Amino acid sequence: MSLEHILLGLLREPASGYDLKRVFDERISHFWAAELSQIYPTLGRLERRRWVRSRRAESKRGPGRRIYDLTPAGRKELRAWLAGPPQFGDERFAYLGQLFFMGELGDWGLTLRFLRSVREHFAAKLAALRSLERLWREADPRYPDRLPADDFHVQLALRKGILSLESHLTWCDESISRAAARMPAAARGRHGPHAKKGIPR
Amino acid sequence: MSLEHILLGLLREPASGYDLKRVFDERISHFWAAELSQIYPTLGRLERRRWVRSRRAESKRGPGRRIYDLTPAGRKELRAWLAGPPQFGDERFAYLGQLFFMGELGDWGLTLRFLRSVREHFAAKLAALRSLERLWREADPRYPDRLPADDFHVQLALRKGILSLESHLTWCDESISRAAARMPAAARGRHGPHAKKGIPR
DNA sequence: GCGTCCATGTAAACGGTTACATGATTGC
DNA sequence: GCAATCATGTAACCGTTTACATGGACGC
Repeated sequence: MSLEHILLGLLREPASGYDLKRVFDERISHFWAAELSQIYPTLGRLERRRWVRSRRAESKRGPGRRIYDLTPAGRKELRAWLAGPPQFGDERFAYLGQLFFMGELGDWGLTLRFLRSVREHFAAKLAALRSLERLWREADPRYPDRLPADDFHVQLALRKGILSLESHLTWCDESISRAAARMPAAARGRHGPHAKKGIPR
Repeated sequence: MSLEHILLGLLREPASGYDLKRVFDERISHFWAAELSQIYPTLGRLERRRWVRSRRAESKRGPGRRIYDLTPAGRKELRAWLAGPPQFGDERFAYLGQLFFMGELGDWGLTLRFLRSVREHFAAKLAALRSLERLWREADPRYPDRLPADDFHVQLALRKGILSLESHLTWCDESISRAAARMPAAARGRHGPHAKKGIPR
């Protein structure tokens, strides 16, 4: 299971479940998402298998924390996963399913609004990744090609996220202008890409 | 649920569960995969909700077939889904998780083999989509921008798959050469991108 | 006093995969 | 005779999501 192995990777540095959730959201979420309600029981399972161990710690604020870290057996398991073949899962994109059938509605304006909203979604994600990259680049003059091996690999994964999202946006832009060109001329002013607000015809 | 709505979309043309599985594999799988063991019970559920209905039919070969098609209520439900906001799910890529932590192994040769195997995987998928596109282009002179609205939307989704995979390959190639450049010079002949076969040193 | 953040978890439901079960027909 | 294809389904399991539950500390 991938979540288990990602947790093992992160737990090379000791952390609590709550800490791990923050790391997921900040640095991992572009290729793997996880909720706390999944992280906690998974940590329990890893501990029962002796891949991680935990100790109690106090917290500045709020309830006590449980700090986990990797055991030698856990590190062995992590390395076996890393040395194994790449794992591919089926990719599922519901919005492409919607687009696939959208001809059913026969409404180019709706298709355009749909594509613009898809574009916005990806643009926001791209902005987040780019700002992550910018911060890193500014903080470390070795970025990207003279980073230590560990960080270099992290950077490759980040770069993948950025390139992918750029390609998503390219497709959105291309699709928006091609769909706009298909719209009946009479409707262009209402929904087209260069709609002029407040000029009724 | 997206699978339900994709089935509704496909069932604008009558089909059996078995037929639908073939369509998934041939034309849908680049954005949504489905197994027969999931399709059959889902069709049952759609029928109980009166979104599709079925009749028995005989088959040339093998057991009798059950042919489903869309009811007016099903079409209404499909249209509501299509007119709604785009649905985004979290994307999960286990192989990026592996790469993210691969510095742990400290073995550039392994990273390179890993990336090459990722590249092969995507290259095969891209070849399949490109051949799908080629067949379509050859069969219909209206491809891609003068296709009927229905097909035009299908084509947009296909184009997304192709652009995405092209960007995956770009990233693989870029990453392979950047990782190769990081490999100690002594090891380049063994695992590097220009390894010369059969010339031991 | 109220909302947010810190911090841990449990329970039920959901969507999907893997394995199993059955049996006829066609092509090698 | 054997494998592949046609065709339908069930059962057990797995991983993830959503909702629920609790409660202290800090800032406004």
